Amino acid sequence: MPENPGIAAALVRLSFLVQRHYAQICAQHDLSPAQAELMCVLKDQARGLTELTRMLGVERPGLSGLVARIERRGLVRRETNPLDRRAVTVALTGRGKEITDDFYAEVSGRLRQLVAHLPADQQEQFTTTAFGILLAEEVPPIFGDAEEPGTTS
Amino acid sequence: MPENPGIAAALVRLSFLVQRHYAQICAQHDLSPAQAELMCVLKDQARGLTELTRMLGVERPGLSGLVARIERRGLVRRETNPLDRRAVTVALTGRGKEITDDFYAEVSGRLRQLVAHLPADQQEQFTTTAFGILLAEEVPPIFGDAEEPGTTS
DNA sequence: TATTGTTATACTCTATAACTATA
DNA sequence: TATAGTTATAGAGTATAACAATA
Repeated sequence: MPENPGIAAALVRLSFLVQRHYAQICAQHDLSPAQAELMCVLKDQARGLTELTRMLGVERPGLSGLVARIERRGLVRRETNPLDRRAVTVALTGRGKEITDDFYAEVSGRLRQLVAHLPADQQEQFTTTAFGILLAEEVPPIFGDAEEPGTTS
Repeated sequence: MPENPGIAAALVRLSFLVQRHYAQICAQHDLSPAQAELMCVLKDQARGLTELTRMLGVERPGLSGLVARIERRGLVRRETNPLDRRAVTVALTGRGKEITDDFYAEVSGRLRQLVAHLPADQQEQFTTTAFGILLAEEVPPIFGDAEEPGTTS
């Protein structure tokens, strides 16, 4: 029987655990999880609003408000496209970039600590399996490079 | 070097992926993620409010409102303890139990589908690693049995 | 007309502070 | 006094519906 009864509980609990750490680091940086997610998506490139609704999985009005709130804090900037004056692009400001880099590094460090007690080969196997799931689901690069895990270089 | 650069991104993205599926199934059952989480915790036993704040990681006032909203919908019931008249216990009603069982089964099924394309031994290895992380972090049984994964019976 | 965004509205979630009741 | 909960308040997140501007 290919059914694995424990894997669902493992996935759910692990996701809540990661979200809890994520949220805690957000709070330390005075960011909400949604704000942090947006900023991590913008970390390496500016994005259009429509593109962001797809990547973040939120509706337009929600994104509109989300951007407005961090724009008000000077962490993000709206840019208009002269070619299509309806379109809006969002980019991090200098200060937004700093905060995002800090946040990103801290989350990465915390999660690596989380698995630090596991043998290296088990970590690698786990990462490979996780990316196997993510690739099949076409999960957007919400966090980390768009590149693949194999790039351990 | 024991550093695994991809594992943090894997954990974050995977957690968002699971949360997305979880939230979608919540919506199908007309539940918010927080409500569903509470109900899954109550699935097999009633719990005290203080205990629930620890398990769910929320403050008392938040839990108070959360319970009030699903109580109003008849899915949950408050019970008082005659021995300590300050204490309150929360339990699922019959209808709450039905909905929770449905929800639980659907989430389990969906997540098993998510990994169905992976070979069985890779699924098992993944589950083992995940529980290794969860045990080390003492994550409460938010979803699934309090028992261990080895119980594949 | 179709698309891009924003505004209006309503509800849930969640934190802090202040309060009530019981121990 | 200390503990268990609730109420008050405020802000964030997010959905739907209605609107404005541009294509």
